[in-house]
Parts: sequence; structure tokens; C-alpha cells
Amino acid sequence: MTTPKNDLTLHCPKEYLLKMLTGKWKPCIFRYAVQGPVRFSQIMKLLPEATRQALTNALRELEESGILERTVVKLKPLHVEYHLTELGIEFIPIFKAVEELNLLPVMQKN
Amino acid sequence: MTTPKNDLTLHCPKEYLLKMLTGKWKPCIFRYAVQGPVRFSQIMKLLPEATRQALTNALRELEESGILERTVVKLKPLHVEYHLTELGIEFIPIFKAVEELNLLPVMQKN
DNA sequence: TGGGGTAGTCATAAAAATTTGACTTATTGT
DNA sequence: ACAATAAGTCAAATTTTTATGACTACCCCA
Repeated sequence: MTTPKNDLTLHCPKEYLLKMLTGKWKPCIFRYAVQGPVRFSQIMKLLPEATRQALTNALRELEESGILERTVVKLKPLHVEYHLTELGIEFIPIFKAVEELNLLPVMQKN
Repeated sequence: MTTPKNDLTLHCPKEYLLKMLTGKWKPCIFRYAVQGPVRFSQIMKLLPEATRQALTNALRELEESGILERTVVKLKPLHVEYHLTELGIEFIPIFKAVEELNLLPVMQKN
């Protein structure tokens, strides 16, 4: 997401933000990050079906969107931590709104 | 979206819903539909960059997700109308949450 | 000096989404 | 009967996204 390929900003600047949270793994990662800082290895365990590549892509995009920040933690076993930025925190209500949906009619289809 | 290829339901049932609203044009169409029923031709005028095909795809997916309903209006010039279903109405708060984001830090990047 | 852990990168392949351009169907106005 | 409008469909090409598998870099401990 260096320069958004499918740039919705012209027509719908706000929907463009919705796009920032989409992709196969970004929503999941976002929700983990809401709980507190997460490590790369943690995410891999939480999402065993995702490949390293897929996760680094998702994380880079979340970074470039300004939603997550990556920091190297110089401790014990040196590791990397991802945490929500101020902008990222502003996205939380969107997920709150998703949480409050009545899923039943949808889930029954599957 | 016959059967979702990238099925997030296993890990994140709710994010799967977010996916229902994404794609290049679905968010835009959804927002028009929130204002009231919209016709195919109207949407084409509102989104001149989208092709017919792209719009029919998006509309079919929104239908299959149970968000929009398609009805043929037997009047004047016979036409087709898309309007939000009950489930669709439940999605409105998600967009409300998007509306309330502080966009400035993001928009300045572009 | 050599593992083991953590966090990646890189090139390539496969799959999914989107675009292109031509063609279709039904209804209506003249 | 003819053309126009509204709402499409279809096959093929292109673009974007995601997956695969091999390889790298850094630090720490024994």
C-alpha cells in the first residue's frame, strides 16, 4: 500500500479507511493489537494458517497506513513488537460496531 | 462471493462481515443505498470510473451477502432498484464509525 | 564455534479481483 | 418497424493479492 492502487479517495475518502483494515489477515492482526502490543511470533502462533510472508505484508501495510507501529524491544530474547498508534486507536470503534452486528442470519447461511 | 475463497470465519467470524463491505466499489454503493433505494443507472453516473461489469459484480455480492435487495420496479421506464435489507441497515453503524474518524493525519500523506 | 530463537527477505507461482470490449434482452416511444 | 433506454451477460486479458519454498541477519548461550 505504498500508493494505493485502487484509490477510492476521489469518490469516497472515508471508505478508503475501511480498506486499510481489509485483506486476508489485517483485521485479525488489528484485533490482537487492540488487546496490547503483539510480537511477530505471537501472531504466527495465533494465525497458524498464515505464512510469514503474508503476515509481514499485512504488518507492513498496517504500518504504512499509520495504524500500527513497529518497535524493536532490546530485551531478553530480542524481539519486535507491534502496537496501535493514535490513529490505530481511532479505528477501534469500527470494530466495536462490527461486534455489535447480529450475526445469526448470516452465519446460518454457511 | 458464492463461497468465500478467503474464509476468515474460522479465525475471525466478525471480520468476515467487514469483508462483505469491501472491494473496489462495494463501500461506495453501500453508502448510496443508505440514502435510499438506488438504480443501476444512477450508480453508474455516480461512479463514472466503474464499469458495468464491476458494478454488477459488486451488486451481486452485496445481494448474496444479504445486504442489498434487488427489485424490478414496473413503472414509467421499467427499472431496477437496490435497497438495504434489514441486515444491511445493521451495517450502518460501521460506516458511522468510519465517518467519525479523524482523517487529517491520513489525508496529509496523499 | 555452533546451535537455536526471532524476525525477517527474495523470487517465483498460483489464485482472486478487476477491466475490456463486444454482445443480449426486454420494454417503450414515434 | 425502428431506435433508444435500462440493465444487464460473456469470454478474455490484465492487475492485484496471496502462497510457496529457499535463503538471510542478528543476537544469545554453552
